[in-house]
Amino acid sequence: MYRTHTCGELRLSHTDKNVVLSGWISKQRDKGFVVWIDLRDRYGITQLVFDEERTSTDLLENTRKLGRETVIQVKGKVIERASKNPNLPTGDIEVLVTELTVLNEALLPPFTIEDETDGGEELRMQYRYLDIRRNPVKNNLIFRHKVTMEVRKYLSDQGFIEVETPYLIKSTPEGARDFLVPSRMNEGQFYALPQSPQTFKQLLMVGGMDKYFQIVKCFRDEDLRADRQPEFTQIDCEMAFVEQEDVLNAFEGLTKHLLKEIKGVEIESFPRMTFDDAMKRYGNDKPDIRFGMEFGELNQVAQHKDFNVFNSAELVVGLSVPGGNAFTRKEIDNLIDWVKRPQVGAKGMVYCRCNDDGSYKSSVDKFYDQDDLAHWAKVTGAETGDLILVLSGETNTTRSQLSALRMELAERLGLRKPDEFAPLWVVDFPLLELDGETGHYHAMHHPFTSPKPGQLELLDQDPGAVRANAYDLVLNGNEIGGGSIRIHDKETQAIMFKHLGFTQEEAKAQFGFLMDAFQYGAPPHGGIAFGLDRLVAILGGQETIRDFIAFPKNNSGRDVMIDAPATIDAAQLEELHLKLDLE
RNA sequence: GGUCUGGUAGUUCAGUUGGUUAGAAUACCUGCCUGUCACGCAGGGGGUCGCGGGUUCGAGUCCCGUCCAGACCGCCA
Repeated sequence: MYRTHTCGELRLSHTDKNVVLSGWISKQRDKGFVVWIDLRDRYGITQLVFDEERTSTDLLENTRKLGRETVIQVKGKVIERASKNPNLPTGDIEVLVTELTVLNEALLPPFTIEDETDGGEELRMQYRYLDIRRNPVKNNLIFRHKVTMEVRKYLSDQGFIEVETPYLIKSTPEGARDFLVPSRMNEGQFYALPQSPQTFKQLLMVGGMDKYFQIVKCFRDEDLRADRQPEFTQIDCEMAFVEQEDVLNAFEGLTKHLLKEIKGVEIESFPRMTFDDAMKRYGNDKPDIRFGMEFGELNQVAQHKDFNVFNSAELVVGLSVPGGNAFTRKEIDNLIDWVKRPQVGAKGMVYCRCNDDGSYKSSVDKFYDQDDLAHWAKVTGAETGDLILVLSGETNTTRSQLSALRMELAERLGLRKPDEFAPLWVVDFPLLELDGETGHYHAMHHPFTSPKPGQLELLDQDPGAVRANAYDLVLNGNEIGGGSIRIHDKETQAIMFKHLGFTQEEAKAQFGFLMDAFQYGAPPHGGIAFGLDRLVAILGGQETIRDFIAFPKNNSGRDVMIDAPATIDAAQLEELHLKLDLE
């Protein structure tokens, strides 16, 4: 038997018990007459003691030589400590060791296995198995497990059935790039890994499965971010015989359950906002509503006053920074430089201080008097002591620039509190989105999303104006879920494909199986998918998902631990009938 | 594909205007230490300054190229 107890278990009540413990040497403190070892496992740390009086000389001397991270097993007796450590759950006791076995020696790890490690990101990824021994990563993985279990429990209790769908499927041109897998048995043909189980869950609805969910890996061959990995996990859900309202209620229920069980946060009901409203008020379809700084549109009050920059702009829009009048000139200039960076791309920024005496001081005093500026303050909700920042230009561009500024300011002002949770439904998304490069419309959500009732006719006249039965769940400024009511009849689906630029033949070749299925009694249905990695990270108070994934990829999509992707040998290529044509 | 930041001891970093033998902390090794728990004390070893080229009497430092890492933009139905 390797152990009778774990390293996090023993208390004063175990005093005088003979125990066997196994674990890693976390730290050794050699005081000469006495040696202590912190023995660590998943459950905690227990102090082992060896001393000149009570330990044999051989054992004491051999123990001194053991290095960090050696795996050992010890037998001994639980004793009360002479000096206790209140910072440790096991701090009242220690184990007086009588027998020690080295189970496996260990090389010196390249970084310290501590909460505040000295290891950098790259090194930690390369030795991820050592990183996982550290509390922050270990606890994140346990946290993820808890969230996952709660999801399964809740959805199962609500009558959802978890069904697995295939990973080797067919490539589709719409949406993200596919990861491709060559087929050995079908020369020259490829599987694709699913970007989501979308069509399969719809077919499960046709199959009468009614309420489906799956915690499932999805794959997208696109560039990575702190919150984006090429393989990621979705909580994928679909329901039949539902309207949008039913789906929102069902998954508001799930989210509330998680917030309550995991974070102890109770939220009565989630606010809802239309896409148009979100863009107008926050310049963003996933606004963080933990803080204010809503946009105020200033066209009415700032145009036609001889300031040509504003007069020629499609949109003049500002926001009020709470307490921003305390910013120095240098800090404001720094913000102006920030919005002028290529990533944001503003040409300039106008500011207006709201002084304590009720007066205003702007960077455009030449064009605007105190009354004008008072109007600005009213529209942006600025009060004494605030700072109004104003951008102008083409509507969508300017909104997204001001939105970036709003998030940056909130970050700098500490308004994005990780222990505060503000969920929000964003609804009534546009059905189609104009692609700036090709000039074609493509589906904003996906091509199976249904338009709002009665708007099908609009598709011909003004495609961009058509709204969809599509919705996102936003949590603290992050999109954590998105879904829609789907099209469930062949005719509507055919019209959609036509508007997305598919010929009939292409539509049949790509999605014939789905349209065929719709002819055999497809029920009305809709669903949603949550990004589990993001959800877990945000519940854990972070926005980087990497440390909630056991073995993540780096920025370039590489696994630096196993060194993947890698080349394959010629025989494998030949078997797959593939030839490389490298530069 | 692009923008920005970084790459110096095992590790995390400092390194001024280009100027003697490249430093600190930590980790590691040796010795000491009668209750440590970030133990303490004394001593020691440890460097292809990412790589290649250039400027210069002289380059960790300046210039060009390149590789790697991270954040972001594009992209992510």
